Amino acid sequence: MHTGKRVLIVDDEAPIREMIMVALEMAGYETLEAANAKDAHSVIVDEQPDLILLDWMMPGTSGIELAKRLRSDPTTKDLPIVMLTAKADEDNKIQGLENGVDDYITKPFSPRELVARLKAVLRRTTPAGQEDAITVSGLTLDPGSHRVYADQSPVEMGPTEFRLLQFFMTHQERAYTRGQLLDMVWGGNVYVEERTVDVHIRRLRKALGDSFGAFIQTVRGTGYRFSTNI
Amino acid sequence: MHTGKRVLIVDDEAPIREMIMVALEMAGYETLEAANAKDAHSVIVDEQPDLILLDWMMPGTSGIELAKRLRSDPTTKDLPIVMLTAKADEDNKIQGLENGVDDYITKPFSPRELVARLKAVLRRTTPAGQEDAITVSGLTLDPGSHRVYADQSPVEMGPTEFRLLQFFMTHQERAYTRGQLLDMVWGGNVYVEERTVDVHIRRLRKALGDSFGAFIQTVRGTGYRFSTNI
DNA sequence: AACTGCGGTCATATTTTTGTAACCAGATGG
DNA sequence: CCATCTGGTTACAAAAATATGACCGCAGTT
Repeated sequence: MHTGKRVLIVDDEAPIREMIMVALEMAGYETLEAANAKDAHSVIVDEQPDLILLDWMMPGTSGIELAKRLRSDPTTKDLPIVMLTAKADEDNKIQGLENGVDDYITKPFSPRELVARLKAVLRRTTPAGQEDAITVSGLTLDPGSHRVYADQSPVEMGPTEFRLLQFFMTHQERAYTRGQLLDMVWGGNVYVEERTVDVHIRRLRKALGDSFGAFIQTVRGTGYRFSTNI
Repeated sequence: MHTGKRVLIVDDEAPIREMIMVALEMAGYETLEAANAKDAHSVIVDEQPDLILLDWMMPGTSGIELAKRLRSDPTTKDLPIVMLTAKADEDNKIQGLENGVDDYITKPFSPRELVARLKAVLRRTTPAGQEDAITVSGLTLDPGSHRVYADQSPVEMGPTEFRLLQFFMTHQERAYTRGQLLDMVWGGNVYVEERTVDVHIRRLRKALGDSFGAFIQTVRGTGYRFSTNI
C-alpha cells in the first residue's frame, strides 16, 4: 500500500523518532524528521510534508508554540498537525484543540493506533486539494487526470503552470508574494529569481486565455492573487 | 528594491567580507561587518541586525561558539544565523543545525546562492503581520487578500493608499499630523514633502467614493482623522 | 546529432504609482 | 471686505513594478 504521503516527525528524542519512523514506513508513509521546532520549520518550508506529528514537550520552542505559529502563517495554516504528548493531560488537550491541532495522541501508544489516527486525519484533511477536481466559474482543474478545462474544453499548460494553478485554486482570494509562491509551488531549497514567477504567471494567463486568465490578478507591490471576483 | 534588512557579516578575512558586502548591497541589503566574535557581539547589541552571516572558522572564539552564545541569550535567541564554512563537512552541518543555525552555506558559493538563501531564511523567520479583516460601516479592508470592499464590491487603489487606509482603520477616531502619517505609513527615514500626504488623501477619498470617503476627515490646522462619525 | 518540451533568466516594453509644483477655493482673522 | 492661511485639485515627469518576448541550456527523444 502506497499512499505516498509524507509525514514529518518532530521530537527531541531520537529513539522515539526512530520508533515512529519504522511504524510509519511499514504502513507505507514517507517520513521526515526534525529534532526541534526550528529545524521543523525549515523542513516544512523545504519539503512540504502532508502532515506533521509534533511532540508537545520539547526544549526551546514547544510543540504548541510551533503549532500556533504554523496556524498563523497563511502558507502553512492548512497543514494537518497531530500532537504527541507524554501525559494524558486534559488541559493540554483542550489547549491543543483550541490551537487548531487536528488530533491528539498520548504516549504510550501502539503503532497500530498511531497509523490509524494519521490515516483518519489525512482522510478528512486531504480530499480538499489532492483527490477531487475543483471547479470555479467554468474553470476546472482535475488533479486525477492532471488536466485543466476552461468551459469543458481542455487547456494545455506546462507542469509548473499546472501546479501554480492548483495552488491558486486551492487558495483563492488571498494575495501571495512571489517568495511565498516559490515556497509553496516550487518548494523550498530551490533558489530561483523572484521574477521567474512573473514569467510563469504570464504563461498561465496565456494558457487560460483572456477571460479565465483574469482570475489571476496582479496585486501591485505584493504579488498575485486568484479571485473570480474581478 | 529596498528590503531595508540589515545583515551582519562576521569573517576574519577582510576580502571575503568585502566580496559579500558588495553582493548583498547590490541585492538591496544594508550590511554591517565584524572581524571576530567579540566585535560581532558589540555590533549585534548596538545595531540589532536582522540576520547574521557567520564564518565557521575564526581565530579566537569560533563561529559555532558565538552562535551558541547568541542562542542562549534571550535577547538574541531569535536572531537568524547563517553559517559560512570552507568545507562541505557534514558533521559541521549537523552540529550547526543542532545549535540552532538557520542555514548553512559552504564556500565557495555564488553571490546568487548567498542572496537567495538569505532571502529564504528571512522569509521564514520574519513573522507574518496583521491578518484579520477589519470592517467598519460597510467598508472592509482585508490584509489577506489585500483588498478593500465598499459594500461588498472591490475598490481599486494604489499600494500607498492601501497602507494609508489600513493605518487609519486600525487607528480610528484620532487626528494625525502629516508628519505622523509619513512616519507611520511611509516609514521613517524617508524624506517627502508633507503636502504629498494631501495628495494621497485625495486619491484615497476618490477611490472610496463620496460616502466612504467622508470617513477620511480633515482636521484643520492639524492633519487628518478617520472616523465613521460624520 | 538534431529535435523538442520545459524552466529559468535577461533585456526591453508597458503600465502604475508616486512625489511635487502650480494653481484654486474656502476658511480665518482683522 | 481684504489679506492670508490651509487644504483641495490637477497635471506631469520621474521612478518603480510588472508584462512580455526572446534566448539559452538541459533532459529526454527520435
